[in-house]
Amino acid sequence: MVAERNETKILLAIVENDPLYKQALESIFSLSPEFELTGLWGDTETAVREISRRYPHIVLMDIQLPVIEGIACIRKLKKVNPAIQFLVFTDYDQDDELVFDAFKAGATGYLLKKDGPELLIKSIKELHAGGSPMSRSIARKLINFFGRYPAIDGKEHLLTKREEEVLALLSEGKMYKEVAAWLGITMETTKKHIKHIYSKLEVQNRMEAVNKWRS
Amino acid sequence: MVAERNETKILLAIVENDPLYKQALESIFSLSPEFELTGLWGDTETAVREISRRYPHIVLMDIQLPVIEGIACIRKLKKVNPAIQFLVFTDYDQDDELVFDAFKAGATGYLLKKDGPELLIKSIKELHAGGSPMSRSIARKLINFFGRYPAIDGKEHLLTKREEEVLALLSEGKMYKEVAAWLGITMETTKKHIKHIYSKLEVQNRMEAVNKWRS
DNA sequence: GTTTTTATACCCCTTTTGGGGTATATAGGG
DNA sequence: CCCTATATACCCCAAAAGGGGTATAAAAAC
Repeated sequence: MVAERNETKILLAIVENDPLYKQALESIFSLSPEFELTGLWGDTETAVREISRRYPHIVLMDIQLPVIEGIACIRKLKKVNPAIQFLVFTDYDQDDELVFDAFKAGATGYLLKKDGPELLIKSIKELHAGGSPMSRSIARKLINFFGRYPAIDGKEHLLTKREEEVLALLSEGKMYKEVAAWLGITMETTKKHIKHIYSKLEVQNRMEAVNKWRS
Repeated sequence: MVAERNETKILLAIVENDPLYKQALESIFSLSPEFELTGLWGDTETAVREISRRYPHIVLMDIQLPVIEGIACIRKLKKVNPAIQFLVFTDYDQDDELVFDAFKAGATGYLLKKDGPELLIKSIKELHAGGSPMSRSIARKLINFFGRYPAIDGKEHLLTKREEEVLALLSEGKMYKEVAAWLGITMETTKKHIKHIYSKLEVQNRMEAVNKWRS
C-alpha cells in the first residue's frame, strides 16, 4: 500500500568534502539507472541552502573535521525536512559520542568509507526501504550503548491518571478546548498535560502518542 | 484545585424570539439567586455576536421557524466555544430529523415549552451538572433512532487508492510534508487529498478520520 | 463524445497544535 | 522538614493543520 516507490528512482543528494570521493561518488550514482543525483555539494553551507529545492529521499553525508559541523547540518536539515533520510559516510568510528550524536541528530544510517562502494549502494537501498544500514563496528557500539544504562522502562506508571484521561480524549480526536471543557480545566492546563505526555512517550504529536500508548 | 469557576451561580444566556416568553424567562432567571442572566437575545445574529463576551455556562436556545437558523446557531457557537452547553427550548417535537439535527449540532438538552417552568429550571441545573435533560417524547425518539438503521455502512470504495495511502501515512503521525515526501507529491496536493478524505468521512481532523477508517 | 472522477499544483486565510517558559498549591516520599 | 511529582493556570511564539478557493490533465464513466 505504500505506493509505487519501487518504480521510481531513488533521489540522492551527496555532501562530500573530499574532491576525490566527490568525483568517484558522482560517477557511481549519476550513471546508475536506479539513482538520480539531485545534489552534490562540497560543504554543509551549500547543502543547507540548496537541499530544500532538491528534495532528495536520501542524503549521503560525509562527516569530517570539524565533526560538529556535519552533525549540526544533519540536525538542521532533519528539522526542516524530516522525510529525508541521512546516511553518515565517514572515516570516524572511534569516538562513541560522535556516533551517538549523529543518530541523535537524525541520521538513520552510518557507514564507514572503508566499507567500499558495493556496501554503500546496498546501504542506500536499504535505507530507502526503511532500514537502518550501518557498519558492523557501529552496530556494536549501538548495542553496547544500551548496556551503559539500566534500561529503564516499567511503563505501568509512565503516565499519571490525569494524563491518561487527557490522552483518551485526544484519541477521540477532540480539540484541546474540548478536552478542557470535558475535564473542567482550562485549555492551558490541558496543553501542559499534553506536553508532559509527549515528553514522557518521546513523541511529537497526538497520533504518535495514541499509537504508542495503544501498542 | 478544580478551577474556580462554578462554585457560585449558573451563568445563563437565553436566545428567545417570542417577546412574551422572553419577558417571562427574564423574570424567572434574573431574580433567582441560583442563576445569573448574562445574556438575553431575541435573535441568533445578536447571540452569535455577543456570546463570546458573556461566557455563559448554559445557553437556553429557542428554536422557531426557520428551524435551520437555530440549529446553525448552535453549531456555530459550539464550534467556537465547546464548553457551553445548549438546551433547546422549542415547540417542535414532531419532526425527527429536526431533533436529531439539533443534537448533531451540539445541543445536549432538548426541552419542550409545554413542559413548563419547573421542569425548565430543573433541566438547566441537570444540564449544568453534566446531565442531558430532555422531554419524554424526545428521549423516546433518540432510543428509536438506533432501531431505524441496520448500522451497516457501505464503506467499500469510499476512498480512492491514493486517499487510502495518504490516510495510512497520516495514521502513523506523519506531518503533511512527510506524507508528501513519501508519496513524491507536493504538500499542497497532499492537503487536497486530506481535505477530500475528511469531507468523505465527514470528520474534521486526522484522529477522527483514522478512527472512522479503522472501525 | 461529453461529463465526471481522480490526481496534481497553487492561492488565500484562520485556527489548532506544539514547544518554551514561569508560577502556585498540594500530596507524598525520603 | 525538604524535595519531588502532580495538577493547576498563564505567557509568548512558530509551525502545522485545516478550510475555502481555482486550475489543469488524464482516465473513467456515461
